[in-house]
Amino acid sequence: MHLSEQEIIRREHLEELRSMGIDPYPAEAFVVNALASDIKAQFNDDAPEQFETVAIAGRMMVVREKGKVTFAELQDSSGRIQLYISRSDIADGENFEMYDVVLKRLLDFGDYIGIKGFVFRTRMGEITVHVKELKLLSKSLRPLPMVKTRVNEATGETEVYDAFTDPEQRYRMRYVDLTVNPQVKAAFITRSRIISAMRSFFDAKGWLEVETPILQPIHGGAAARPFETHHNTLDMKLYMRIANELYLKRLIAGGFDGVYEIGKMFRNEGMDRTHNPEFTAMEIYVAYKDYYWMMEMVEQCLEHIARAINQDNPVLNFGEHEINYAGPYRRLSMYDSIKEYTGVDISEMDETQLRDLCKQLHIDIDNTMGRGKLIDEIFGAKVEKNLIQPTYIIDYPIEMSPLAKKHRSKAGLVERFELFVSGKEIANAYSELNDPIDQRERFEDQLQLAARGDHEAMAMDEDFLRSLEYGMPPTSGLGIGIDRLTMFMTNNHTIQEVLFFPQMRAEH
RNA sequence: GAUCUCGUAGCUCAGCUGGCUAGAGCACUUGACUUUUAAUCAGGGGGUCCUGGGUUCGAGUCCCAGCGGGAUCACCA
Repeated sequence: MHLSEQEIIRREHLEELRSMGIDPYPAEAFVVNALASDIKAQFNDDAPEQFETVAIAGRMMVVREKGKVTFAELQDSSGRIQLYISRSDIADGENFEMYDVVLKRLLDFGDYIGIKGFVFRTRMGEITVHVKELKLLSKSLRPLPMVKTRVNEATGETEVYDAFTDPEQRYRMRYVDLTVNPQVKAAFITRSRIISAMRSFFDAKGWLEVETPILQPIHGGAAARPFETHHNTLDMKLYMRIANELYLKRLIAGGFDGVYEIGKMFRNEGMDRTHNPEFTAMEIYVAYKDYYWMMEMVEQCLEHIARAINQDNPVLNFGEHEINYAGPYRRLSMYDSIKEYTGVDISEMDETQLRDLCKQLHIDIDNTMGRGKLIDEIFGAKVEKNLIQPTYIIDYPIEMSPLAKKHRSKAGLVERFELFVSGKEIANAYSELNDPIDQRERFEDQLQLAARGDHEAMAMDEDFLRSLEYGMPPTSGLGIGIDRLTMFMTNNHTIQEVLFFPQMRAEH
């Protein structure tokens, strides 16, 4: 094992501490009674006795030695607070070893320490803990990146020096990234609060959070290539789920009014800034509802989430845009949206006319594409990127949506919407197809597509059809990509920034 | 999977048309300093220049291959 000079020095410090009788990894708990951020927020110069005996713990991140007194910064889960340590305060009588040897030489930047002391304000105005006791809680054997910040007095902005920025290292060693980059940590905290706000919104409606199989004998509910695996006892091929839609609908058929699941989906496909092989989806199904009802529910839910993470303000920044999550959102049919951005009315066009239009618009197509796919290509090329504020695109061609109910009044379309924000899809919903005979025909159409070589076509799921034959109430269902939603709501532009551990190649 | 691009100290980076012992700041280390805050001051140490070949008197630098990252594209309703 190759060690750098600094790693060797830290291991020597560790041994020296042991030889002094100081356990670098003590077992007993260190009882904490305050957080750095709370002390800073609540300290009152007129009532300093409130923080007469604080006990805090965290990493020692910056050390400024100044003779017989040392200033350090302690970083706990909430942030940083300055420590003031004087030689005589932590001495054992006339024995100054704790200061001269342990603090000045053997403790390193990044070590976990616990301290007890009282809070005061230095003459430079910084709220600081005056240390009376100091204990090593865990030794750090590798030097963290030394990220320094300074407030520019002219602009008032915080400037960062020697930032830890290399994406490869940040993603491979997320623990380091989280330790030294507070803005990274903040995004993950927001992610957790987004999910929590969504869950509490659904729970308040009385809908039930459920879990359905990740290992599935038939991969259904979406069009994507699955990961395959094998169960030894059953000697059976299984797939990691690409979607959970068909299982959740079985539960609606079983009599629940509303069920939802937040969980990982797995798709064996390419990776880029908006795709990771495993990602988190929320799917919800509510009985006796249609897609119009669902649009209102989504507006309320997203506004609730945005307010929950942004001081009750539904307007969030994303790049150069301010996105307003307060409803109602604009509703635009697929055909009208294409008319709006191309000037062409395609509602009466057949496949041949659509092909001509694609050529005219310089959109790449191939011969396998049917009418629905051609419309989707036009939409993707000409419309999608313009949908900045939350916008519902509604009423899709039937060929693209084998699980959605036929439109109640528009032939050839289904009752489906997708929600777009900042030019990207973040939600997809239907009035669910509950007619088992229609559903069987749709599956059969998919089988024909598969026979023609479409590897994205859905497989026949006889057990799902059986559940519809027993009867499923009219239902509306919705899926939301949690990772993408988090990207938009935390102003991050790659999925890697909202996944703790994005997929990467093996390191060696 | 394709194309472009990057890989130098713990971190952030410089290193010219190939040419002295590969550099800087921070970090580390030794010393000074009892209210500092990118602390300061004086000294010192630290390198698989991603890996493997090749060209050359000489390669961090040029060429080839590989590994890893990023970007764009393809794929992903």
